[in-house]
Amino acid sequence: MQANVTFPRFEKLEPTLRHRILDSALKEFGRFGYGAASMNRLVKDAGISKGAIFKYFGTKAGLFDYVYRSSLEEVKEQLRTVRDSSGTEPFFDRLEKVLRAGLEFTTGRPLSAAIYYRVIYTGDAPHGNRILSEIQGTSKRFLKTLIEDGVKKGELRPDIDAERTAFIIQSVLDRFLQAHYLVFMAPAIDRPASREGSDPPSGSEKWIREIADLFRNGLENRIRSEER
Amino acid sequence: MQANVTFPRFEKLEPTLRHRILDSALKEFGRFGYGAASMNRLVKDAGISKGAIFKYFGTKAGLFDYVYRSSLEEVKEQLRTVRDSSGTEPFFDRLEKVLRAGLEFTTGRPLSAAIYYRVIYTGDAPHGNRILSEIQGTSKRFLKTLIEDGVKKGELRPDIDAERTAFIIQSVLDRFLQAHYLVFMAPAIDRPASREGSDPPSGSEKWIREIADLFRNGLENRIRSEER
DNA sequence: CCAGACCGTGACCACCTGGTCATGTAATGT
DNA sequence: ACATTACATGACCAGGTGGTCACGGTCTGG
Repeated sequence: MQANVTFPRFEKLEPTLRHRILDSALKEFGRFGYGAASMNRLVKDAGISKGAIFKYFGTKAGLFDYVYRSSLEEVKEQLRTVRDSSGTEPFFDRLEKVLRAGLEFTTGRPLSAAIYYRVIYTGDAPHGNRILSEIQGTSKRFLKTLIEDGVKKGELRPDIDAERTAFIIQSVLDRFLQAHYLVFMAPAIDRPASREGSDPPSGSEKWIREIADLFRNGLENRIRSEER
Repeated sequence: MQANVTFPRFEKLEPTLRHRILDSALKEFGRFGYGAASMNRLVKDAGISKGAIFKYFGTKAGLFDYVYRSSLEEVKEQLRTVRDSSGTEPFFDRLEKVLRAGLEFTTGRPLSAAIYYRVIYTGDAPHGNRILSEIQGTSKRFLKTLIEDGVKKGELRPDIDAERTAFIIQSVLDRFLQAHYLVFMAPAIDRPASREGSDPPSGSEKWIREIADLFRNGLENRIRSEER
């Protein structure tokens, strides 16, 4: 929980330039991860001098911190919006909305999504799994309150463990979005995603329904045996 | 699917040495990912000369290929064993067994697990998402047959989509194992996993039961409303 | 019209990277 | 005993890394 350092030099820049730099940084870190990202490539892509970026952020780690932080903030806001704009609706509708919001995020801001998933899945970052924990903690807390609301309202089984259930839903959510993002994106780099695993591209809406349905009803065939 | 290259020079080595090298490689790639891994560090850790490793594997990518392949093979075998040794049991028992087998894998072979999850979640590898697809394809096919068996036997709802359901279960499985592995392992590197998100350490058995239960029964409270 | 503050620039630094190969050493064959 | 083969070694290479800083241009205020 270190003090939330800011970078005044950078923030004073002309917005156009600022966005160009941020985009390049997102792209670089998203594509290569923290360790293998190259500051040289980055500044070339952004069209600024090498000295400049170090003046702005001091350090590769500093830049990364800023970049990752801004992505996290976007995610958080997306989630907050969904939660607050659906407070009274039934749990499974809210769940669907969360899924849809996530999809919008990955397609609307692919660069932010890229780095977000990088960090989520590797902790390849200056402060490794601290950041990772922070991210996952936020998202899990969010789902947990959704679930607890659902239990309170009597929509969900009262015997479930909110914490664990949140973890499970989170797994699916993250992975679903990652997979969607991978086939939707995956530009240039390597081949055009050779169509083997990880493919929920077509009919996202159907996917969303099916996921929500699974969480609602489970897999067991209850037609023949009401009791076991 | 390129020819499965072998490395005769390496395979001729004394088994003790061979294992030491393989372990060092797993450690290095697992900790840093392909891009940021250092051959210098690796050979120092393995206690061999730099020339030697290039004689054995030709290339960093070559070594990685070998290493990743051997991990994948371990996973596959683990899965195959479970599948074949539980052919007649009910679906949800088999699912639990898969979860348990996964846990055994991460705790028993943490180094292999590390690199396996690295690749799964980033595709940070010489041939990027080709490998990724291959890995996920294998695991998904495996779950899919499990599900189809369950449907045939009438245990599972006949209206579910095996493909998609496999994907969902796989998400949870992967993530559950990764999380478990992260807190169980996480040695030296960074701090001792600051206890925020991602924490299914205690009572793994309870976790397994809960996951299987969720997939069986879903979340909806069916006590008051049989129909909706 | 100049003085001074500001700030982007890119040559430069020490260090590290994946990879090579002449050299030394040990084992083998005869 | 010697010749030959096999192989491990680590100094060395070109190129890239994150990071620095003397320089020079541009804008400001007086």
